[in-house]
Amino acid sequence: MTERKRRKPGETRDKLMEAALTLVGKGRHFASLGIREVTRQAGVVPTSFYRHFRNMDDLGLQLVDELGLVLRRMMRDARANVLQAEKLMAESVAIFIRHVQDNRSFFVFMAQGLAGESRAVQEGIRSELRFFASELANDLRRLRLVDHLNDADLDLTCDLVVRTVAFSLTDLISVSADDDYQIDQIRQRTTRYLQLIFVGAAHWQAGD
Amino acid sequence: MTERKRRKPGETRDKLMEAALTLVGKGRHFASLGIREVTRQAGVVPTSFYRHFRNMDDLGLQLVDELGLVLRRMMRDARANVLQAEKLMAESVAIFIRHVQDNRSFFVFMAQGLAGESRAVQEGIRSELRFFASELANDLRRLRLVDHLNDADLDLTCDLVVRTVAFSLTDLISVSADDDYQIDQIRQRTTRYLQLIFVGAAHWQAGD
DNA sequence: TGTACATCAGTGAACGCGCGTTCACTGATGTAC
DNA sequence: TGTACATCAGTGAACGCGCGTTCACTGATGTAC
Repeated sequence: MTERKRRKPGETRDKLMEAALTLVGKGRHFASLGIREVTRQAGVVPTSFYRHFRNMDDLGLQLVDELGLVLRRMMRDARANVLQAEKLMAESVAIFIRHVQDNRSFFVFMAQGLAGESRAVQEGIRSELRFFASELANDLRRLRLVDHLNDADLDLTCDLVVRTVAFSLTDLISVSADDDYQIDQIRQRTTRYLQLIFVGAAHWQAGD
Repeated sequence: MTERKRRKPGETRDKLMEAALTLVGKGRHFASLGIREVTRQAGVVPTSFYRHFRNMDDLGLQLVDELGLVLRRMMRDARANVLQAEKLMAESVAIFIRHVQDNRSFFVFMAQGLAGESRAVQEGIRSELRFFASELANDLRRLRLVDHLNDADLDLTCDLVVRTVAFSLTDLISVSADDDYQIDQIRQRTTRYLQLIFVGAAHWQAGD
């Protein structure tokens, strides 16, 4: 009846990572999760954990890798769908929020990890954000919307944009996942933050 | 020899809160702290904990209250020492960073709590940040540096400033407390973010 | 193609330990009269 | 001012439980010849 042993390779590993994310999505903090708790959620015997991870930090690190994929998917989505330059910010923020809703646990994990217990996870997430900011800078350079900015100032601007969007995760976390009104408020407000930043960038004098 | 029992009122309570902060300062996440661990660090018997707190969440909430005092002290310090309008941002950021260095654990706790496990702590910290932003708006109104902004846009700007400064906590956390070079880099970069935001505010057109 | 063997990913039992919490206690401080 | 009593904040022993981790095991899959 209960078929066990060797289904697809990596299946249990995925189940464990999903289980951790599920618990995070339910409001738990990653730092407080235990091995037995995660295996219980995954429907797997505690010993199985060690077949795939050395400890919870290790699992966290592998979650960061998957987080990278989620972010890249989001970037691709934005590149494909942000068509009009004058709506660039509003559309980008809308896409961001849609991806957060579709991958809520991942983004909660990311928000937690920025000030989390594991240095390695912390650094991994920071590195993902840096990468994201540098890709954004490349896109903006390509679109030639900010030609008067030198590279350093463009990087500065993009860093600030990414930070601002990342911080709005804490707003999204604090409201219910299906509270459309509140989420729309956050969307509008985040868009305005970005507009304010780009007005600043448009009038920025190098070497201030 | 070992004097116990009733020193000053609230002494053990303070020791417990300090102990929790100490552990947070050592790299632990608040969500993963246990009651026995905190009492051990405080040099107190586990049962004592319940004389002052119902559970760790309760302790966290009381830490948020103290955090509020720390932030108000910082605000007072900034008001007393930011003398020249044109250096307003650089000086404010410098004061912020000094206070973070003097109360590192508190600010780490704050950064953790924004995406922490306890909803109540999360909301408490968000409320402190909102208060801080509104006070900043009052100051700027008083200084008449941003007269062309209506109230809503000034609030928006101040929120963004507070968020930007708060996010730089994650940078400060990630470097060693005595790495003066890196801390100075963060200080300069944060100052530039704020300058960029205020250039934006200076050229902001209401109703964009 | 078949056979022998190694590897891999699952299992269940067991370990010792630290956890949160309860309890009855003690003695110092505060309060009423 | 003195006395009786209540309250408060500390103590140590004890509880049952869930934790992380080790171990020997099993059987399916992959690999060499």
